[in-house]
Amino acid sequence: MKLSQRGEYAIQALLVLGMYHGPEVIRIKEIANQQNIPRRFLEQILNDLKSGGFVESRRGVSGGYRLERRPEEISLSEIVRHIEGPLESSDLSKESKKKLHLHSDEAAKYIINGVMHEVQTAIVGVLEAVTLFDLCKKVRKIQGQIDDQSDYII
Amino acid sequence: MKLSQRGEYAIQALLVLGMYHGPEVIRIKEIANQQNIPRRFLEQILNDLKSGGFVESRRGVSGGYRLERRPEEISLSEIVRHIEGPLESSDLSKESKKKLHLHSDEAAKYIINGVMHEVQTAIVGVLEAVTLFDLCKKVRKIQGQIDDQSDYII
DNA sequence: CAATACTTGACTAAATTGGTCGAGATTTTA
DNA sequence: TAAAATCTCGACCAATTTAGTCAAGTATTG
Repeated sequence: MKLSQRGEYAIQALLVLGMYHGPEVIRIKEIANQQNIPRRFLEQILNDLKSGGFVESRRGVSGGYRLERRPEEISLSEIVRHIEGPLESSDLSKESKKKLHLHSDEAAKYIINGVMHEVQTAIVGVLEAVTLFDLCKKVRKIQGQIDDQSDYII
Repeated sequence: MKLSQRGEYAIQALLVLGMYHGPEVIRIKEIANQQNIPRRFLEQILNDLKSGGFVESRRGVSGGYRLERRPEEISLSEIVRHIEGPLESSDLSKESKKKLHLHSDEAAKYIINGVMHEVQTAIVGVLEAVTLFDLCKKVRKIQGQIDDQSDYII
């Protein structure tokens, strides 16, 4: 599975909002600059994230965006699901039609679907377990390392 | 992760060849009919599978395709990798550049990449463990059920 | 040599992806 | 209250990918 550019940008943006999470709002321009994301494209994405209930916005001169929920309550699976579409497609084996009257192409599709469903479950398993907060922690950690170095250099 | 149509057709075709695996060859037309795959498109796919070393072909009047390797030696991960492209993208954390000199957008990308790499590992884990032979077994099983029923009906 | 089947490569229509843009609505502040 | 900054909404667009189609050719068999 590969993340689309859109998906990666979305997570990057949320990561920024997560890092500076608080009552204050952050301008789209800052996010775009810091993460090197095309501004106009980011507008679209943040709008999408807003309609998904991930961020809220304030208009006007001192406007911007902030997280609508706390970073530890936002899992990657939710983000990816919202931005890239459903992570799991229908599981035929659970669709009551239960293995009856299958032509051989249907049988093949049915079996393949079963495996792909296992794959999807595995994907969700990983993404479900990671929150935005976890990502923020990791970023702080590697940025902390850089700070330690600068201390030495100075 | 969703399989492309091309990918699903490829597995369906290999599944047919797996079911009838032997020294004999199967005509493209039969596979296309049985699995309801556009004939011309299937030609393309089988050609691709041939160049990937999954199937071999015989030309001429009694020509067709057969598996080049035994069904139990072909894992789904190989098939999907060949037909849909690489399952795992480069893992930045192993690219020696080791967390040094990261701008904040690079830091974010780096962290996201790490999680996505976990996801990819999970995907490969599932696909690696399933062989074409496993799929054939499952198809036989559900087709066996149908046969049992016909016995009752007759 | 005629019929059948794979081979190769070019072609195409439709969907998806990765953006861009203009005009408007809101809010702050001078 | 008007200017300036910022989000909002929907249309638009180019490049790529996906899902096929097609024609002309090569090989094999009866």
